Amino acid sequence: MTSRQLAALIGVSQSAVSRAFTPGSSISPAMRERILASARELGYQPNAIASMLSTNRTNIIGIVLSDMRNPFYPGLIERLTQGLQRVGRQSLLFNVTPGANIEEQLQAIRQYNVDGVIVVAATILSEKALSWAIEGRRSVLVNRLSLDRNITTVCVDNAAGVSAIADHFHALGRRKVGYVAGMTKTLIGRERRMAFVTRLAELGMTLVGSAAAGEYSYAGGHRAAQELLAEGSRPDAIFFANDILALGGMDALRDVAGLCVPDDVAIAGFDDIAMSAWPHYELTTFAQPVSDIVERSVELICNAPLGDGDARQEILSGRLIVRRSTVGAGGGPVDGDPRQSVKVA
Amino acid sequence: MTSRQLAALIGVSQSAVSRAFTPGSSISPAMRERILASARELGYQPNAIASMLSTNRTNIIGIVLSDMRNPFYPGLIERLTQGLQRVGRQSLLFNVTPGANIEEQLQAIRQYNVDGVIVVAATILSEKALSWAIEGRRSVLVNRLSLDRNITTVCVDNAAGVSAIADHFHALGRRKVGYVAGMTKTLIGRERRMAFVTRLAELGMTLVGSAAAGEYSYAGGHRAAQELLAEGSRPDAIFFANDILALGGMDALRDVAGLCVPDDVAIAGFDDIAMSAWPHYELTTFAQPVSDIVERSVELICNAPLGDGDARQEILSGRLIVRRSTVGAGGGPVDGDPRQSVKVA
DNA sequence: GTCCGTGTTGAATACGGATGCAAATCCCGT
DNA sequence: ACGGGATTTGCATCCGTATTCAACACGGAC
Repeated sequence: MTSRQLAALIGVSQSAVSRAFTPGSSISPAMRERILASARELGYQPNAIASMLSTNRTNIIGIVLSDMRNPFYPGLIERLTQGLQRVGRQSLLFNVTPGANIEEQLQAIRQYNVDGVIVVAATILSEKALSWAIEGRRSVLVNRLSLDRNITTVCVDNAAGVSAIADHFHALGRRKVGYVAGMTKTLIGRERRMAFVTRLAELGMTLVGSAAAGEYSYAGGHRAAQELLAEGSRPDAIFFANDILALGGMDALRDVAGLCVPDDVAIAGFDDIAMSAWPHYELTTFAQPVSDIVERSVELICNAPLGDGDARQEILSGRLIVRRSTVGAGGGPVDGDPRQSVKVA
Repeated sequence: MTSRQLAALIGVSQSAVSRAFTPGSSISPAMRERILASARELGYQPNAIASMLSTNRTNIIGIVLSDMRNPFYPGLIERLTQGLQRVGRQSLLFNVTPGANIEEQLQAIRQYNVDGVIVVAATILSEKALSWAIEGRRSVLVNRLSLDRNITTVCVDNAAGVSAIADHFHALGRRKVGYVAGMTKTLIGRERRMAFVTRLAELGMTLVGSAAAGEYSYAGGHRAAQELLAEGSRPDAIFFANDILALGGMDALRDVAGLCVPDDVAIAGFDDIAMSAWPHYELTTFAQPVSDIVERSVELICNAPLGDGDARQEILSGRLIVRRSTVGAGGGPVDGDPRQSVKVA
């Protein structure tokens, strides 16, 4: 059923039908109501494809992602798509895989004329491939930095987060700290590492060892934690670049190295994924403000101006979640509630 | 840049440009090569929207999902979208949330003219809302059953899976079995429960207790496991309707009830999510054949005939993964490799 | 009654590519 | 050189909606 057919059936023009479905268009309330009623009755719905062709707007936002196995992302994606649906947008998923030709995978972004692109692929994508793909359309990089100041980014305050962890270790009296990185090549990986090391120095603590997992995964953390110990360093606290690494690392430290957490070694992560709260882990971590991230991303992808030079870098504040992986049971500021949270500007 | 502009620039007709990009169309290799070369040079790409309008095909598959928090789904979605991309389709995500009006949320499926719909929302969606949404287009229900024999489904062999678990418990000498359901209202929930109970009876074992979590989540499993014990029953083996329930349940049994797994109680789940292999859990489970599910779903959503009465119900075979949550360390058929796997037809 | 402004309506056309059909070209045999 | 079939090309039209523009209706002011 097309708008023309419906129009013919009820004796109005096709324009009228189109206007009935277009908010703010020039049509009398009576006419609109009559048309909408008939449409409901006869099962007419505007064809979105034709509408896209006319208006050059698709109401589709491309979501580029690469790392669905890090449990932080599914939750983020879910809330992003819901946030977009809430404002009448749909989400077209682009799953970028490392092996194949990235540009070819992103070609569809351009062909499908998506209105905007939200990139949550922290890894993999080169800046070059990225800027080619999003050329000429709105874009938001989530949890990823860019050297290009013309690109809008939404990101937790990494420096504040890792500093909060360092401060927390310091407050606990730990002085010999280890660091486990994920991917050392990404900007965000470097930023976290750099900020952490800087803060350690300010506090007069030593970085007694570090390792790189190479990927953000449980297995990577498991491996890297052992490497860290094999170096000979015996840290009394280890900060993992994110939670999934920390969980793998914690299991390695306990099961393989036979250490006690947090007595022998305190452990902290970053992100606050669901599993970090599980009783076996109770991981102290720096929580990403997922709601804020989603809200700002949706807002920016829909309403940001498209001109040059007005890109924004939004830094959102997270929150330190203290759990037993650093303070143990009963030992420390934890009383009834096993979890304490500190907002960090 | 449009096909007409490109055509004008290189002195051919718009039709020629269109044909150059349409495989199998009537055009000489020389002409095609010339056009494609110029297109590459001048940066022309066909506008997919216009193409959709002409051909009435979008190459977009809608993916309806509701339960991104069960870790089984992110992996499935990821592989589904990749599988679809591999055959030139894109994935439009529809995240159905329980609260709001379902039909309204699914309206976009119809307006966007997706070529097909893959439903991986085991929960929530009523049959009625579903059949309205997918009316007239190809659809595949993944991991979800339907009473309507005209709907194509792709599903692991639930009966074989739960029977394998029951048999495994039996072989271990366990006789007092508990069952923790997820959502009891879903068809798949009922099927698993029924098949499990039936098999127990055949083996002469007793179902000493059962509980329903109400949702497929860690917290639900944690709660339901305690309810099961509070009933007064003391099972020596518990089967959880899926892995995430089992993980929550296992932690509850250990931490809250102080039981030893598997000595006091053996535990098994269903799905084989990544975390089930983690050393703290080592959960015996029935693994879903994710690759097969993806492969069959992609195949069916692309090539299945659209007529009536030729819907298929594909039942794929899974695999029992035996880990320490049932056989313990060293005690049982597990030797060097902590994991043993048994294919189940 | 006339005039003008405001608010509605319909006819016509644009959006960019696909395709049926007719015209043009090619290739080959004679 | 010519005819005939096969292949290639271009023209015209269509897909379904949005939007411009002109036409029209209505109401109030003079």
